[in-house]
Parts: sequence; C-alpha cells; structure tokens
Amino acid sequence: MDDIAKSVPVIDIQWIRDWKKLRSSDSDHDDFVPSLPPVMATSAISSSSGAEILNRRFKDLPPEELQFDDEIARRREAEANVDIAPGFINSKYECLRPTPYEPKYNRKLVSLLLLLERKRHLDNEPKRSLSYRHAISAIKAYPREIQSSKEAEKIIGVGKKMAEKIKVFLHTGTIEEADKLRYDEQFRTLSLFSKVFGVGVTTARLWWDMGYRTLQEVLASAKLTAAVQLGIELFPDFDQSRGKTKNGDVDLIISSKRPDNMKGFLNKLTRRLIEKNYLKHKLWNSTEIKKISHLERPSAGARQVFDSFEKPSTGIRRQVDLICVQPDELGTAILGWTGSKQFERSIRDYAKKEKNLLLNSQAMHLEQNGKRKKYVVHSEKDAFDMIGIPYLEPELRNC
DNA sequence: GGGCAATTCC
DNA sequence: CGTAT
DNA sequence: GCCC
Repeated sequence: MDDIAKSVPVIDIQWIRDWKKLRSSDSDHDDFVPSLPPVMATSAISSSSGAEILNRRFKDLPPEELQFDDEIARRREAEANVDIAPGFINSKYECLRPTPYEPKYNRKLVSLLLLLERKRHLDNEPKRSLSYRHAISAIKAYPREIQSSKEAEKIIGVGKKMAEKIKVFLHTGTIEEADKLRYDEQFRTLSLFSKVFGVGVTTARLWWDMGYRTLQEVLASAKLTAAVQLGIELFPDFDQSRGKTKNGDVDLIISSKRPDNMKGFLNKLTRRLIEKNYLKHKLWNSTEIKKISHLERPSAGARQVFDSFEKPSTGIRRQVDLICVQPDELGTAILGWTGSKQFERSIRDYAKKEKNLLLNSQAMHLEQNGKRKKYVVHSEKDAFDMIGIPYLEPELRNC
C-alpha cells in the first residue's frame, strides 16, 4: 500500500456494475466477466514520455519540487510559548484524529520533513523514518501555523531534535539538510529506483553502487529477475508524477457468501480478464493456505497484482490488486486495504496496546489470559466501534 | 532501554 | 533458512 | 527519532 488513502475512483464503475448483473444471474465463474468490446492492445502507449523517465539522469537536473509549497516562509516572532492549538487531538495514535491528504497549514515544513523521512528510509534507518512519519502526520493534522519550536515540542511525536529543526525553519524559512536533498543526485536516483515495483532500498542502493544512474542503464546492464525487469518496463505507465491523479492503483476486494464457490475463483477470473485483454501482466501473486489444526484451508487474502487497462478505450494502464477473501474477513479486509499505511500501523498499535485487540486484514482477536477469541468484523464502522474509537472517513486517514 | 503493524513471497 | 521487499 |  501506498501512503495515500485511496478515495479517487479510477476505474469505470460501469465495469463492475455489468459484472454484478451477470454474477447474480449465473453462478458459473466463467460468466462473471462481463462482455465488453475487446481492447486494442498497443505497446506504444505513453512510450514517448516513457523513454524520458527511463533515461532520466539527475545530475544537473533542476531540483526536485517541494510537495506542498505555497507558503511564504515568513519569519515568526521568536519562540512564543503559546498553548497547543485548541481542538488538536494530541496523541501518539494517528488513527484518533482526522488527517487530510494535503495539509492546510505548515505546508513547507511538512514538505521538508518528508524529504528527511525519505532520506532516513533510503539510508535504511526504518525506525528514524517512522519517527519522522509520526511527526509529519501530527503536523499535517495540526489546525494552525506553528508559531515556535516550543509550541511544536508540545505535539506528541515532535521531540527535541525535531523541534530544533523546526526552530531553524521558523527563523530561516528552510531546513538546510532537507533542501540540499532536492539537488542531491544520489538521493533522487535512489528515490526513483525504489519506486520500481519489486525494488526496495537495498536493491536501489545496490544499483547505485554498481554505477547505474538511470533505469535504462539498469535495464541494459543489471541482471534482473523477470519481475523486476517487468517493473522497470511498466514504470512509465505507473509513473505517478505524470498526469493529474495523485495515485492510480486500484484494489478490488472480492468475496462470496458461498465460500465453496470461491475455490480457484481468482485464477479463473484473472485468466478470463487476461484473455479479454483487461489485464496485461501478472506482476505477483500469493495464495495463502491457512493451517488450522492440521486442516489446510485455502483462504484469506489470496492476492494477485496485475497491470491492466483502466478503460479499454483510453489504453491507460493501472496497477490492479485483486484480493479474494472469505465473507467473515470482508470488514477487516476493507479496513486493511484502504490505508493509509501509517493509519493501519496506528490503528493496529492502538487496538493492541489499549484494548488487547489483535488486528490484521483477516480478523480481530481479543487476547485475554493467553487465549484468543475471534471477533467477526462486518464493516469498517464495526471495527471502529469494537475498538472504541470515532469513525474516520477514508479521506481523513492520510496519516 | 525496549518497542515501534502484521504478513507473505522469493 | 535468513533476509529483503 | 521519539515515547513510555
């Protein structure tokens, strides 16, 4: 999952309606797929812009833009010891407060902290990266401009070192370490490499250390697994910096009230979708076998990742995750796949630490004196109620 | 100083 | 089987 | 890097 809670509809919903119509009139899997006009498959899609990104070399390129930056970095009165903003839910649990996708206040500060978080991530310092994520999340949700580092340090998640950086920001309008990263070839190259499907910070750095500076060079010279090679070739289609929509991947969670019908469903469905050219490549798949007291139950979160045509007529390609779940897993599956990533970490952390509830995308369990009791979660709302926290719309889970 | 979400695949 | 993703 |  990405760090953005997905709320933008990016596929033709009619496609799903047709599917539902057909499904209700017939129980044979092979007829689940609606008949739509066949797709004109072409490999020339976006290849002109694709060549650009594959050959992008950051040396001497203009600096990376800040994510949010309409703020005039004005100088504040030094170190006003004001109270924390009224109404702000000051907690270490991000899931307790609404967090917008774009901050209203402190936008440049958030942009700079995001650079530092990414730097820690690329340097393989996941815990420091997490710390920045906590602080960024809190500041994104903070309901007014921060006036001083003293005020900032009252925010749970902002400690001494972060407050010092904020102090410098308030006085100079920037944070030097962060601003430098915008021009840093290694930082920008590692960022690009690690956006490829199947590539994390380790592989990204390996490629850098081998001397590669563009994806094209990697493609030409590095020995790649088939999946990673596909990841690079599809990269131009998935490139998120292009186009208007923030993020384009689609998660479809599929369930049936008659689980016995679901055996082999995902494979059948994807085979048909590939035949009809809705899906192009299988990037990844997982078929989980749950072991329950010696019995093997095929289940929970069988998942396949594809790239597909968003809308046959446009030829625009999207990443599609197909997730097949048991009916009693539907509530937790939707909650778990809606994100954001940090929201999921937070709500699971809260549930466990504060309520002894173990939460994952398959189930919720109450743990008391060494025993686990399973609760069925029927909906997202249900999950919030059971955990005992106020419901948050998906659009406000952008922790 | 321990913990930081939970889980799978290759 | 341990590590990376 | 921060909280408990």
